[in-house]
Amino acid sequence: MDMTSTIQNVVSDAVNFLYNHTVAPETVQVQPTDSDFSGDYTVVVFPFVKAGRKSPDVIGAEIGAFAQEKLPFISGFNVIKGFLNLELSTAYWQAFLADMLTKSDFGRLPRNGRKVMVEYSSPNTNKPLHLGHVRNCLLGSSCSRILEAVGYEVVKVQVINDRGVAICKSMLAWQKWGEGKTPANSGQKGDHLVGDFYVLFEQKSREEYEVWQQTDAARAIYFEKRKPDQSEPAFFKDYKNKWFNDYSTLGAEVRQMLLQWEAGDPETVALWKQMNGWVYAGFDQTYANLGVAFDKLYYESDTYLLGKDIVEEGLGKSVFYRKPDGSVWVNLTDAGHDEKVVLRADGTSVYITQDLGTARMRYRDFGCERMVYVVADEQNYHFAVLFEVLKRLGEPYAEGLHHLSYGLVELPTGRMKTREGTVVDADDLMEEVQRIAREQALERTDNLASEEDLRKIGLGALKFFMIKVNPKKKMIFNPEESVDLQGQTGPYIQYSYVRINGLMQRVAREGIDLAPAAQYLDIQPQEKELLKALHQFPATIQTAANDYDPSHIANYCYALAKSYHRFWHDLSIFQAPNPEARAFRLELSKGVAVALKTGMALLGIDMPEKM
RNA sequence: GGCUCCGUAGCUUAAUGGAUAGAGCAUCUGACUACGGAUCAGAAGGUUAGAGGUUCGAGUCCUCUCGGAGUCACCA
Repeated sequence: MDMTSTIQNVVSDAVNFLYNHTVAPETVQVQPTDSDFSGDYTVVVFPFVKAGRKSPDVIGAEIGAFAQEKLPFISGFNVIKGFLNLELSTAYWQAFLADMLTKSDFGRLPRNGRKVMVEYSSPNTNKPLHLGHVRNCLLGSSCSRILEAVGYEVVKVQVINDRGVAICKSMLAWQKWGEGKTPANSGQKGDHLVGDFYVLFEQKSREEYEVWQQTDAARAIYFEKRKPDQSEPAFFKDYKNKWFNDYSTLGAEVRQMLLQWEAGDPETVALWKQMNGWVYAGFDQTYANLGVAFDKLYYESDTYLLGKDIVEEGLGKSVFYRKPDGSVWVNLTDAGHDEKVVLRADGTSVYITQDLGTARMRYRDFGCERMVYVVADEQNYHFAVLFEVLKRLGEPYAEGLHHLSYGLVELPTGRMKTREGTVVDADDLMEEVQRIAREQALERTDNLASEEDLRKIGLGALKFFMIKVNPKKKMIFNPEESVDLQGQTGPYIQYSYVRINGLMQRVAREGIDLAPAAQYLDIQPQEKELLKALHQFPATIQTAANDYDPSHIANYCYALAKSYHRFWHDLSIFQAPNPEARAFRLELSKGVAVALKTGMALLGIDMPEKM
């Protein structure tokens, strides 16, 4: 049993015994003692004041005495303003450190036999991955690792949006102006190549629109349909979609191509496969570089027709209803939402139909009782509706659905826009942070890092920067700050690990005996701080898993590294006053290294050997 | 306009309803001829947007106001 539960139980017993009052153990508030006070764990005694009918200080003292008598490892306590601070014995801390060092998987829980699916990344195949995908991937893969660490079997999936108008635009542009260009004959990464044709299409389309705006037909439409006082540019800006659908030659060609694709036209399908193939090869490279992976891919081209059977079923269960025109709806007004269409009058699917079908398909594929969707907060409403509908349909996994909603990544100049060329490309970004890490390393006279270590440092800076903030916060991405290597950063944490790595090499070189560590009695405040932090590691992982929030682990790692740097500065290790102290400090350092490496690995950040 | 989310130091941020709101950046001042200075110590910087309320206790919960964002498609 963990320390918090142990203390909760004894306090519950104490209140029952001393004041004849029943308190459920899990409601007892126990927290690590704030570093400004002496003690290791703190119990809040205010809730027992009424039952004890004495002052908080007296009650605290009575519960403290009871706990000290029942639990041999409590060596003392103090009560300050209604807070009972319990102190654990040196023997307890010694045993804790020795025990954690025997476990290579310290902090991780045993398998719980349960399955969870995590969906993340979910790119479109018409352009390369960008900064937004990077945040999504880091959150998704990190959450997967965290859930795995607390015992789940995790199935990582991505939905590939490989069909529709967007990819047809790239295909058409390539067909018209591509001149046979391929990744092989141009040396360009496939996803970038396809993305360039998408941009080219948009450019050609814009040109066509500008020419059209000068025609008599266009001017007639403007004068007929403009709102009062609406300028011509403003009108045509709003009119763009309508124009593309009704008048554009390129628009007609794209729609024709989409129809051919849907009809299974061999030539169109072959081109689609070829260009998507280029994109997948590019994505694989980016994912590998970023350190993320998937167990299963769902292609939208396979799933976009799913969900119609569920609509039929929902009609039978009266969850849905049919309007006179034949379209099918769900009324969620009693849940605070609107009415939503789930099937068009012509019987074709909409976005949510597909998601209903995909959810059930995934459950059949893997039987996960929980499913996590890592999707930006623009889609909060969509997922609220989706989950509500699945609940009403009585799907067995409906209670285990979670939308891991995160804030969009914006630049200091505002939202990224493809059209304005302000999109930060994922590949460029990763290359840039590594370049800066290398540059900074070369400025140091004692540069010891290998190429591989420099890669870890650069990516460590980027990943930590993105994952240290609460996912739901909108993020302003400042490229300069993202590659900071000092302060609250990935490299700061890596540096503490590298320091320990250096110590261990010397231990091995000089054959230093660590056995006397167990005889060390005079634990210093800086050492206690580290022990207390290590003690909290398992609970921190659990909290991160409960909240689907990797930033808890990032903050933990930073705090632990900070404590370690202070310890390093304040206390000599090899010049320790005696062999017991030296051995203990080395063992403690080993423990810190284990927690840091495990914690950072949960964030997808590797530790360099030297830097 | 309806619904949802957000507002903490100049900037970026932390804080299961608990103690004196904790860090980093930037600014200023310092640090051992000792294990690696990508480090450490210190100074300064806060009416937690504002006003009420609940509570022994509120940055956190409730109500209102102000400011910002997202969303309200038979798009995905």
